[in-house]
Amino acid sequence: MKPSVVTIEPNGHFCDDCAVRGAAVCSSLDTAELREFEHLGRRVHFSSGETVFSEEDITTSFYNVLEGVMRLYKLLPDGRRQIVGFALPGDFLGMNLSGRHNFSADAIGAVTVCQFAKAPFTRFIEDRPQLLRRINELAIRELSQARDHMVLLGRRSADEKVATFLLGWRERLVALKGLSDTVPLPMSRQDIADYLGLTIETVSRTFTKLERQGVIEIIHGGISLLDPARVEAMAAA
Amino acid sequence: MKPSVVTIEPNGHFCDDCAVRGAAVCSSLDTAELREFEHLGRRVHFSSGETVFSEEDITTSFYNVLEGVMRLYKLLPDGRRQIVGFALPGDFLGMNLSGRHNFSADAIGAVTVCQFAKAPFTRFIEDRPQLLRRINELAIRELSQARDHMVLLGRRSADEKVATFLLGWRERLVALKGLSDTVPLPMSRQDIADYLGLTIETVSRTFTKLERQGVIEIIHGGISLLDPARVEAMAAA
DNA sequence: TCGGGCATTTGATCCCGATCAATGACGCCG
DNA sequence: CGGCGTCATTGATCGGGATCAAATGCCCGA
Repeated sequence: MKPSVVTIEPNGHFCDDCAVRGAAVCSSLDTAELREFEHLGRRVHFSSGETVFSEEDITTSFYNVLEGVMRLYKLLPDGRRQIVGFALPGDFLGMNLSGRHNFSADAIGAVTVCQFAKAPFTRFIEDRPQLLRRINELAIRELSQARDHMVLLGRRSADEKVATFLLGWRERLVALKGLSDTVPLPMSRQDIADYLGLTIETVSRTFTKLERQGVIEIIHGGISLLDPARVEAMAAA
Repeated sequence: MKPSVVTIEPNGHFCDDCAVRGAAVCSSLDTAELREFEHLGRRVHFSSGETVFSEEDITTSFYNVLEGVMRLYKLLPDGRRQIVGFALPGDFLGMNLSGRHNFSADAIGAVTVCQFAKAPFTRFIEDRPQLLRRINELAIRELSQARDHMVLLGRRSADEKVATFLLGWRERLVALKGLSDTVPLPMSRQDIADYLGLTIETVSRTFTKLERQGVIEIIHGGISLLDPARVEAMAAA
């Protein structure tokens, strides 16, 4: 899908009522710094399917996800796609060494980000080791997740992949919005397949199988976890 | 294999003649800082097959690889193994948020590392944003590599995996020791398989196939790249 | 020089997940 | 309300890579 209208809100003291304040990069800043920081970022809205940035694009901005879900992916020349992660509120995107993005990012449903122009942001970091430390923490956390995902992609069966995905996704939502056995899945089956290194058919079949076994229920826009323990057993191998 | 003897050299001004000085974390330090930094690290030798640290171990040290090759891997409860990377001189290991290592690291052949106790190292970083910035750069570089590897694990065929591995490994050795069409492979076929998400038989067969096609020659302890262009074509898909 | 142990190669067969193909279920817009 | 486009499900078949099995090569120590 092609990018369409991008809405940019007028800039204000919006950090105060920011939903991710405390979880995101900005959690490392004190009130005075935050006042200054605020002027660097602007809220930008993307609607479903819009591309926020593409792999190989020159990096002109960094992004802090405020609302919604994004798919982060890489394409092979022949069109095969690997989703390297889903971004949720609090995630910070765009860091790289090459000066170009090393993956693409699309909105899944409506998304709001806090966008920072690269140069002023980089300058701002210069003399804020706290912020740098926070960014480093986020990078290290992502690295750990990336390694876990490598294990999943390289060494787990289709059943294990799907079960692990459901639990991991739920875990992230729990951290964000609290516990619930209803797990919304805003991404398509194709997205899930491309995330797990499977085909859409295999994902669909595995969901159906889990439902027939009575461990999940497939509902509109997500699933209901009927028997979390059994899903965990499936994931553990 | 079990850890055996670990040799620790007496501490001296060894940074001066350190092979990785300039490439590693320490490249961010000036001469005065380096003098101080030097006292934090000690050279430690490991022999082939020894484990430097294990997943879930409490992190007590960080490591800077000076010489040799290490395999970094994660195990599933049932013994399946995914190698998440090979570490070469200049690589910095041990950063994590949980206080525990999130993968294991073994020596492949003789290895020398520069070992830093966690607490003093962390303290040293506190007021050296340069060093922190350098560590952050390394983390971001690794993250990018990790994402590339996800694409390989999730979306590439066995042939593509092997070809991509050979080229990538050669690339790293070129950066380290200069260009050569002879590519040493110190790791076992099993290691390669566990890195690529394949079995040892598939790796072996693919090597033989490449040799029969005349694009590589299998030599003792490595391969010779007879037709790099053709390997690249295979890797690109 | 011989033999035991390990890594690697090679061969035969199997099976999980891919592929090909069709149907079903929505949501949207006329 | 009906038709169409997209996404998901389900079924049938195929095939790449796994698994099982055996042979070969090679290092090293007696």
